Amino acid sequence: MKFSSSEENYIKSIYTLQASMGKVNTNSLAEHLNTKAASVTDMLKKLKSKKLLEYKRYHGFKLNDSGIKQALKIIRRHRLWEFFLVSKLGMEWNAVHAIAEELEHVSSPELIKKLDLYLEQPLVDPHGDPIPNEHGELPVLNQVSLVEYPHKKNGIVSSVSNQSSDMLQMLNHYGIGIGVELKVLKSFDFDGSLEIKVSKQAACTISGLAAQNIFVYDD
Amino acid sequence: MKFSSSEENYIKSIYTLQASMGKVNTNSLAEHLNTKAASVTDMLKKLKSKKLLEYKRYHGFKLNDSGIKQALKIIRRHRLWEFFLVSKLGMEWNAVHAIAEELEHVSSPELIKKLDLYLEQPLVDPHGDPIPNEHGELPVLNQVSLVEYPHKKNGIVSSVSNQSSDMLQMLNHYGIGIGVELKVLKSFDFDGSLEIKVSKQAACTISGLAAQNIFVYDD
DNA sequence: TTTAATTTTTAGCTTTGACTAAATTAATTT
DNA sequence: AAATTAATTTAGTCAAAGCTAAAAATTAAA
Repeated sequence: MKFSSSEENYIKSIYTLQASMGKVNTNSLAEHLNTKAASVTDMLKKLKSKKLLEYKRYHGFKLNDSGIKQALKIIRRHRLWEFFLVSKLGMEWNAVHAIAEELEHVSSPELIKKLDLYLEQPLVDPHGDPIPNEHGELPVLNQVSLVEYPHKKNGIVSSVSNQSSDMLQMLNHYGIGIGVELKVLKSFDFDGSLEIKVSKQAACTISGLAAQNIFVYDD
Repeated sequence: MKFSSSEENYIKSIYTLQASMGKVNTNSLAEHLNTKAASVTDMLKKLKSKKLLEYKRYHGFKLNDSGIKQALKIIRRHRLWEFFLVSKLGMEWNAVHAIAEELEHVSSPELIKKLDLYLEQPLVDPHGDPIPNEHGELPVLNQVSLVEYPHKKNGIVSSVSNQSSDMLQMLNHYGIGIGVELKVLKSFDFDGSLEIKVSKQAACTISGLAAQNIFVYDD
């Protein structure tokens, strides 16, 4: 079944919200999509009629299996394009989201299959988010926020949850990026800041806020 | 100025038609776009109000300089994507048009600039059609149909005007593709067929119809 | 040059997706 | 338990882009 760009954006947003909140409500979806609650209600009816949604009026909603499958397809397209834009075209990872937002709606299965092979079947996008495979399965990443990571243990940066350009700038300054090895040397309870060692560089200190947004997995 | 996908499709079609016919009329544009004359009239009004079109009702129309500039931007995007799909993803050149038709509407100047550099600034797309540069200038290709090409002179295949899969299949069989060297050995006035030699292969014969669709330039 | 045929435009209707304002249902307080 | 507040839905509009059918303008033919 084919979906309009608008429908796809709703599906994607619902997926994201229900991943963290279980069930989704009208207002939060409206906010997430930068639209109004009334518009959301309209679209919910349509998605329900297309059998993507469990929805009883006034009582929240969530994607059913079919909806989730579709969401993962869209997310797969989005993240593959992000990977392409960064790894092949050399764009900054904070600039690619908006463009991938458009590219993700180009729905040719053949295109996506070939793109995936061309990129050598990446598991994560440039922000470290997992890329669903062609069967809609997400690779399991056992990543932990730097804040919770044991001291003196080598970890690999797997993702960064804040994608602002301010964050990017700071990470660049510290030499931190997806795939980079680092370890925590010390933590300061006073303000949550951490002393860390990034690959072979001299030790440095990052704020608690920064640490919360950096995720690593075991080396 | 930003344009909708629909507006862009109209602009592109008008450009194509006016390139061969000077002025365009409502019915031929409707046919070209697979739509109805009434819809065309509506869009013409809109494009006129956006100052892309010279249009007096009942008397045909054509793009003005501003419209032509916009058309070339869209064509540039389309052909760069076609080049990408064939040269990087390894798709067949008869399959890429439909996909490029969607990709061409993703309008990020940064994306197109980077894509162009990544592809090493190609001059022609996989069908041999010239790619406008970033200033909207078309590279001049002095290509001639094989039918008119002098005998015994080495030529390089520059484009193929029929993009059907039947044509592709036949060309593959003869080892003919964009960039391939060949020469005409003999022509038969009876049916217009040509005996040709493709690179270092043994001589073979192609029909007049095939020859009309193959374009070459001097080696 | 009047009539006939063709082309183009207008008028009015449809769908998609969004919006505002009003009404309804649910949740919270008192 | 009634009243207030908050969330959600309905009703009615709007713009984009398409369509059909009818009207108008142009072109061709008699």
